[in-house]
Amino acid sequence: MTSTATVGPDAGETIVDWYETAARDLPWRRPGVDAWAVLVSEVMLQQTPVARVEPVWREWMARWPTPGALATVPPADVIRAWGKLGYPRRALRLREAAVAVVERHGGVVPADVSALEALPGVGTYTARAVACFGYGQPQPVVDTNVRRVVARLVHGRAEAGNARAADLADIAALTPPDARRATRFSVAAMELGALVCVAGTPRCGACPVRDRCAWRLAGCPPHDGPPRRVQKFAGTDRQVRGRLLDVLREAHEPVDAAALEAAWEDAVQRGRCLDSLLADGLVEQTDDGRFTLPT
DNA sequence: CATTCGTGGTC
DNA sequence: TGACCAAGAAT
Repeated sequence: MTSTATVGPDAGETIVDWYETAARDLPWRRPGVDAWAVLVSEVMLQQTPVARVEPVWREWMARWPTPGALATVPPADVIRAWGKLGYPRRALRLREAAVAVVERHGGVVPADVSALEALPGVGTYTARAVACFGYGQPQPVVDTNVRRVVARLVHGRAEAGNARAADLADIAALTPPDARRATRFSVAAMELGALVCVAGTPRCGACPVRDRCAWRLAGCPPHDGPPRRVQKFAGTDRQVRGRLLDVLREAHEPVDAAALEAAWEDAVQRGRCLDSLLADGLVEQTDDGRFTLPT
């Protein structure tokens, strides 16, 4: 027997070395950036490209440099400052997380993964990202980029499936044993997926572990499973909600129902979406029946 | 476990 | 032009 080319921690070491030379200089990765700043960046980055997050993150950190600063701000200010990043419930939850940090943790973002996961808007990924990037803990961090890297490098598949509990074990098997390197590896694996092992056409020529990649060794087989269907947007409630909120972000005093009619023709869908925005706490109704961002 | 939740850039 | 996609969480 010659060798069973099982991909292991040596691949992780190689990816860390690659990261040291290839990493982007992102503002939330700079030295001195605290866990609060990391938390804000991570929530903004949920399903949102880096280029769009950068300017908004800078503005937020200047305005609200601590959880305590954000916790006292009315939701309307937070929703407006969120701008058009999308999924504005994230803005609301981030503010609620700030309140929780003040109430439960004395204004200091907790370093414990369980305590982080208990914060509004913070799930498995974000909790570990804050513990790892914000506090330097050697936590496994699995996002969509990492799942794609593991799918190809380890499992020889073109695409990652849905997130599973086993993802954490998969990435742990690649992680360098040294704690400092393990911490670096968590960012490095994400960066590899973001820059090289991308969803579209991967740049295998630039990949530091291309000679060990199970997918390449198998001849880059195409994705076999059912094609994951892309989300529609035009005509959906998401678009309508976006339109309605857009009107309210621009208006600096409550608007009447007539002003919202311009946002979307279909009265049934418009009404349903307005109700859902009210239910989400993204919109508030005044005593005289007009609508506004929550004060 | 599948859906829902924004927005805009890219190929 | 339009499908595809971008550091997920909540339900």
